[in-house]
Amino acid sequence: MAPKSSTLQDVARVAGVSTATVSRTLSNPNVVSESTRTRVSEAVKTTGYRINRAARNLRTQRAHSVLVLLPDLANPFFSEILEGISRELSHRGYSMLIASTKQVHDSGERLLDYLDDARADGMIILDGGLDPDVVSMLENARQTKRILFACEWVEGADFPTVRCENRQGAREAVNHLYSLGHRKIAHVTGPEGNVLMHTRKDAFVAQISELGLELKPEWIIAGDFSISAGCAAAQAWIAMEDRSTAVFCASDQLAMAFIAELSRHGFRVPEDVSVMGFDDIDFAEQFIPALTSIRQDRLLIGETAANMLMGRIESPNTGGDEPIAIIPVSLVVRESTAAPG
Amino acid sequence: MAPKSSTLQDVARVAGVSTATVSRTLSNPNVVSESTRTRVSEAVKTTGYRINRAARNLRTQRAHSVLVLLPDLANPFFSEILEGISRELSHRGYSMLIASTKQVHDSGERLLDYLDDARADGMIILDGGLDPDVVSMLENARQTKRILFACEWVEGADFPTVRCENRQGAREAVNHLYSLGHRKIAHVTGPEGNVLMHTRKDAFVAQISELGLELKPEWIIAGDFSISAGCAAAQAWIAMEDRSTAVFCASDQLAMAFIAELSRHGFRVPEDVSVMGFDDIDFAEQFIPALTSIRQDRLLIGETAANMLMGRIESPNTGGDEPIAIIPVSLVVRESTAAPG
DNA sequence: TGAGCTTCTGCAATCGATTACATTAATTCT
DNA sequence: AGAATTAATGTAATCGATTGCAGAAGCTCA
Repeated sequence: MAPKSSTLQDVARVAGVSTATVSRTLSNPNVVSESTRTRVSEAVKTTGYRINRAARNLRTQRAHSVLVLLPDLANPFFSEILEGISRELSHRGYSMLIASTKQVHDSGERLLDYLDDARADGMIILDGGLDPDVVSMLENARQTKRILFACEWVEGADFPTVRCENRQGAREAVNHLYSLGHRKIAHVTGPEGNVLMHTRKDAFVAQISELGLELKPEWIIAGDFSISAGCAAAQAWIAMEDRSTAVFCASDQLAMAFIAELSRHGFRVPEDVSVMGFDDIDFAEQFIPALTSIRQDRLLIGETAANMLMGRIESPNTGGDEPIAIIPVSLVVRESTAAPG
Repeated sequence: MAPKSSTLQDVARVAGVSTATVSRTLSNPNVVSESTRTRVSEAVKTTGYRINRAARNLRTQRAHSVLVLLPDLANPFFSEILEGISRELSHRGYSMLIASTKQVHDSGERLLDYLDDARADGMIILDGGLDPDVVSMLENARQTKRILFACEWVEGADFPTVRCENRQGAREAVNHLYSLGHRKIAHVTGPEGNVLMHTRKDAFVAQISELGLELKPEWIIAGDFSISAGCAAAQAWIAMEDRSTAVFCASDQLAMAFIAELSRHGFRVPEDVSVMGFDDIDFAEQFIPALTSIRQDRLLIGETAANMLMGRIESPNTGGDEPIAIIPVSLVVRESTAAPG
């Protein structure tokens, strides 16, 4: 059978020192003498020693891992954020645990258990649509300092947050369409109750009015981030009395589904109507027509979130920490928008 | 500050029993008497006890978590597999760690450390393109039993594997195109050296010849699973002396990029050429034209992999375990394929 | 009645690393 | 030279749950 892997004791024996010295050599090399340092290093090599994290975690009361909580694992929007988080975490020797809110809820698992049972040192939540009950549990938890929201957030609750410039993005979208010559601009919103939906919609409305444009009520189409909502929105657009010449969708997925449905009904984008999205997911570039969108740097969002959380975990008392990071967005112009016909 | 969370000791004190009894009540309730069982349960409730996993992990020599290794976190193909894995793991009280091979390699982290340092009980690898050095390290590891490949695998190395019926899928693709009336069928392959690429290509060639069809060398277009490869393949197709009337691409992403590039050059799908993919990713349905594809049940792949691994972790000596699971595929016909013009 | 079982519970060692405190050796200072 | 300081290492307690072993209590049966 497999020989047990070696422990600090083994290394200590081989090097002829105490376990304390070995431990120190590993975690704080400059407090031991040059000679023991090399002796220990050699012993580590010959024994093939690997630290036992369970033991370390128990002793140090740290899990050296972070939980990332998604609304839905199967949604590609999040993967790049994960990449960013993971990159930053692994730099610092942390691992990344993943769970989806849906699942956690279904299995009756308590979210806080991750923190309470020493499985994770902190959590990054990518879901602003958490149950209010859950949110208030989080707020009252002992570990509030170690919870952070990214991308989405919960209005009213004050957790530190990393988010992109949603307002700015929506305004740029409107400006882009305006500068192409559009004066009748519609908006397909995200899901009711979602913070991003509200932020983007409000900014959209504000910018429309700032430009002095008309905004018919039917030009605000209620949707959500799903594919089917995009199809429904397209039908709503088709049924309009007075159709807008441009449509700003609250997400790329929505925009693509919107365009797809339109095309099934014989409309062409951008000839018949300009359509743009939000997010700039990988696929936007590949879509036909290539999608004009507002780009979120998802890698950066992930990295920033991880960074911020680690800071709070590793030095919990550094007070003046800015609890909000805002990541800039940028307009990416492609083929789905053009001057009105 | 935060009151420390309570421990077994606290529960024991409140219930008036020893820690041993509490522990037993929790893990093996039927060995303790009814009366103490209820007493302990109450004490658990009043103290708000949560088990400390670090302590349990140390004592039991289990991490109660599994590492999933991806080639690339930002690739949406994998998300649904993750969902499947995660679902199965959380049922059993395990957590899911995620890392990408790229990252692990970049950061000089040893892959086996996850197993050696008691961070994970096993790993599911979704990347068949691992460095041969790494693979042989894995083969010689103490923990070989706890490593499993899913989707992709490494030719020659014998790790347990979960994969889909790649050969069958490729044959069905050819048959589908054949039954539509196509006689000149091309194939855009995956990346050189990739097992999926070879398996699918070989099956494609075999089925073509079984049907007695001609296969010009230029009809095998070397690609990889990237978007740019799809574009390049489209240019190759356009440049062909004798163009095929149908193209079977080794992945959906490839097929979509292929179609996109074609459309930029004025070709229409399926009017000018039928195109199909492999995988049936979420977006295939939404693409224009909606993509005909070979569907892999990625959720099932994930669940199966997790199940198999857990079995091997929890009862390492159950010998006769079938070390390969094959997940069926199915043809999904949509709009991107039609009878030749 | 008391030997032999069963059932339930407690004692205490254990997993492997960290770290406060004590100890020893070496160096500096007056 | 002897006191005081510094540097390097060792001793042993500790983190919190699990579990082999043993003891106590209750039962059965001859």
